[in-house]
Amino acid sequence: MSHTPDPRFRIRLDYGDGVVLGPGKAELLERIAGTGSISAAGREMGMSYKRAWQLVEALNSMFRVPLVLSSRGGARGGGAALTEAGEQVLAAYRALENSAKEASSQPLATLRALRPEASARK
Amino acid sequence: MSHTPDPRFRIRLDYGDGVVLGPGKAELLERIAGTGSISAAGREMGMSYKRAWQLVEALNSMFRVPLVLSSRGGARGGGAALTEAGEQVLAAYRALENSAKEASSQPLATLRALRPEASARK
DNA sequence: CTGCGTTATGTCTGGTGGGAAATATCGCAT
DNA sequence: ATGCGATATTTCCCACCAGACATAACGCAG
Repeated sequence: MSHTPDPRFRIRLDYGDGVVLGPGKAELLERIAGTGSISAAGREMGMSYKRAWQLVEALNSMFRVPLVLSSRGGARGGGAALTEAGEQVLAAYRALENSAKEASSQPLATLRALRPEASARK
Repeated sequence: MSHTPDPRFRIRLDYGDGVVLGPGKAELLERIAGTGSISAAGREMGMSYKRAWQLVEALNSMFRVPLVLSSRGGARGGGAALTEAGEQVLAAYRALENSAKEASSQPLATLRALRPEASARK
């Protein structure tokens, strides 16, 4: 029995100035696409609406075109959806994650041989 | 002239419980190997000795064997050096970075076509 | 046996990031 | 007209973190 189940990969693309695309924003995009709502997506991820909205704002301002379009009012109060660019960015990020993870299996095995994670009890 | 010079890759290996191996700890390991001193390495990276030491402590306790050995007193006051495991972990992380970056060039090109970074002025 | 530079560790404190909550606005349904 | 549910935005507040600072121990050089 190995105690080191699987180190999770976290890849962040860092353009300067705190402009970052990482797992959090990617998942948020995904859940917005799934729920059609910023607040619902945020709730699923256990974050406040404010934070979710701030992330969306960051996402929209870090590209030349917005990734999320939102609307107020209407039958169901409003909602949000990914633009085509949003879907493309999400897909590209996922593809990036996958190929990176695949390519890293060898060095990962080396690390695993070095026995990460002993106990880390506090 | 493209304004998007090069999104920097940041890869973190996340074992649960806040046990994380990322670019910061890797660079610290590298500089400890180079300087033979925790405080000197920390100074080079612009961090306090306390923080550098805390990172070393985290590194040492996240594997079964310590990655950094340190000694107090002596001619030059003391010092620190990487263990063999430390050098292996550092090498494995660097290899992982390299192969991941290489494998990601294609999705990265896709993203670049979507024109990241507009202005983001605050 | 004194001095020095480093490791090792604790305490205090200021800044900041994020949540909670309050408020406004929108557009359709009824 | 009125209500509803979601977006949008501000203000207040507090927990947490990181740095600054203090102190101790260490071991060799001289």
